[in-house]
Amino acid sequence: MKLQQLRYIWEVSRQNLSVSAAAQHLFTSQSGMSKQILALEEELGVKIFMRNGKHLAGMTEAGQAIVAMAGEVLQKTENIARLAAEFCDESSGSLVIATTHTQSRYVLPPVISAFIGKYPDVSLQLHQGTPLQIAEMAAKGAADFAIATEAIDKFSDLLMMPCYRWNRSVLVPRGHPLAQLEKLTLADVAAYPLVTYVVGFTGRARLDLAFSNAGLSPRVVFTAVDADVIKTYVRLGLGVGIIANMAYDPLRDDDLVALNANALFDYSITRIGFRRGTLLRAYMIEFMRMFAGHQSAPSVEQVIQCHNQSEIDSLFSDTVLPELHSMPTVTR
Amino acid sequence: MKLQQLRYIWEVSRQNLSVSAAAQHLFTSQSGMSKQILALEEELGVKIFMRNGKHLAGMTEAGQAIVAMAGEVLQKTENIARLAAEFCDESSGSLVIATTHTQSRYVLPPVISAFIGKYPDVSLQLHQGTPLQIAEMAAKGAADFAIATEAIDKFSDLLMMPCYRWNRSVLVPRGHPLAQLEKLTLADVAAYPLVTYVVGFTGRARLDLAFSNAGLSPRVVFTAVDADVIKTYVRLGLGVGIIANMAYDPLRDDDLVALNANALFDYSITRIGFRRGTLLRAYMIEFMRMFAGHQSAPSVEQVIQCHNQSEIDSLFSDTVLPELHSMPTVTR
DNA sequence: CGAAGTTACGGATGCCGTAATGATG
DNA sequence: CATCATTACGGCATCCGTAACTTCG
Repeated sequence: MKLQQLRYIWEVSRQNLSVSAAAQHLFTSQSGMSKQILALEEELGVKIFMRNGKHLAGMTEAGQAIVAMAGEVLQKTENIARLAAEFCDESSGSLVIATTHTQSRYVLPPVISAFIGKYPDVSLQLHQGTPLQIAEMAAKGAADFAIATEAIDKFSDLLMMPCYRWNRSVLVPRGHPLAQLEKLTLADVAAYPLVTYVVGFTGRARLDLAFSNAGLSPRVVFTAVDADVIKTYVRLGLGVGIIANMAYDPLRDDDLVALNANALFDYSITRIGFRRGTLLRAYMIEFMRMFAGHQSAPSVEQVIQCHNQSEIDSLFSDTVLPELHSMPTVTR
Repeated sequence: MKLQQLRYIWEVSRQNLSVSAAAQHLFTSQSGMSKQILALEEELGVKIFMRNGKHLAGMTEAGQAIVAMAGEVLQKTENIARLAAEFCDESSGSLVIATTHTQSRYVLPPVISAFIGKYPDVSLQLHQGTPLQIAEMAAKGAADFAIATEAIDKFSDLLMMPCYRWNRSVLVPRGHPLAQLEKLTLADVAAYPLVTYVVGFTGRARLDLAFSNAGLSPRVVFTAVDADVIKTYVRLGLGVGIIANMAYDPLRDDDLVALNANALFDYSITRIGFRRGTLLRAYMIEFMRMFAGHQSAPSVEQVIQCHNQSEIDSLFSDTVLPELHSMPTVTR
């Protein structure tokens, strides 16, 4: 049994049972992979893949179990490499963060700015995608961290630490009737066409829930993944915007009025997730600490010692997460 | 990074940092190992072993962490092989049990008899040793199970399931004054020279404790690891024997009288332990079930899903373990 | 001087990749 | 007929093991 063989079957199972695709991803030949896979099956005495003539048609029961364990082995070898890198030079390495537009545009800038100030030798990559893509990247090891508000709990391979809570603002052009109201209600808002986030993004689920609980079904005329786009359409008068508080920039958006809507919607919680079982390098832990920002709450050290999500959840059961209001400004 | 390299550093660290010894155990050459270890250190960019000129003089901090993780990797590859074997032929394989004389002579025979009746194709090995050796064998993967009453909790790598409790008999020749007493006390026993187990064996600790708690310090004239030997010396009149209840065979030992001493000593608990993280094959689980014999108690399935000892302990906190009395007889 | 680890070098195994083959939809 | 996995085969890297070397106790 060789590590490459495990890598091969792991990648094949990831690529929907395509040896060709797997070979491309691993920069090798189909032939070589095929041979090694056969050799492994021979050594173990068990077929891992079911074959229809010369096409892979599925995985045997044994194969599923073997591939799952192969994944763990590969993860641990990865951990060994990280461990070595950590002892070799603890301040250099790479950090891959997968996140949504909202985070990278409105929340991460000051964090990242501080991080690269502290770790100038860590090369930083920021990947954007849908919450589902993000979670998958982290779960598969393509990213070190997933940061998102939604859908991040779809992958049981991920451990997630709650970081902060936030709520929404109703965004209207100056002089809009809603801006004159003393107290905003859901019904007031629902009377106008809405412009907000795409389903599955940035707490959209909570937003829909609030309206439906109130028996309202507002007309959503436009959705985007991205508060900047939403603002643009609010400026065009297309409708009333509902965006995350931290996406409102008092300086740049002074032509718009942000009406605090904390009373109308439940808070959403943004979490940072990492793959269960991966070894986190020191600078990664420091990044979590910088991003979380809740000093008084359970420490990051406590979190990374947890082995399943419920332990983390119970750690935070009594914690009131810090709230993110308007857009933070970049320091230094 | 290759699995063999991990195997090499793992074995070297096991063999007290001797490459030569490790090479012998792995049936290869020192030269080859040395080279591979150097290559691994080169690849990882970290020295694993500290060297004094040309002698290995210790492990670096990084090395300790790396070797520990290498052990986990190797264990998981072992699990893959087991998994495959399980799907290939679930009723054949091997089962290595490390245990003490008391277990193999007085407790295991009926269990093993039943086991080989059910799994004739499983090759069975029984290793005997001191409780410490036993625990180490299981912890290092040289044995699948450790069965013992003492010292088995010295290794944190082992998970132990309590199986049964037992107590002691005072063994005297027919006609001995102690046999005439209506009610036996510790003081009565302590008045005679004692013949019993060696320290560290078969609940000897509890035995000493009972006497010292009573303020007694009996004269132990002879100790053995082995109730058969103890009986022999009792027959010689060397002293009064104290042995485990199940070591008394009413048929063969009818020249001796076993005085039940359950009231004098605390119960000891015999446990079966296996290495944390190892995959147990179906017949191994069945063996545990057969050995444990407590049907009503937490199931073996529950136990093997536990990841640390405290979980197991809390599973059994309310359980009254079955008691082993006199020597069981082999059926069929 | 003996024991132990590292370096040198020859041999063989094994892995990889191109090309050909067989099978599938 | 196009795609894909498997087989055939040649080249090359790697790994192993014997032997010489070096260093430490």
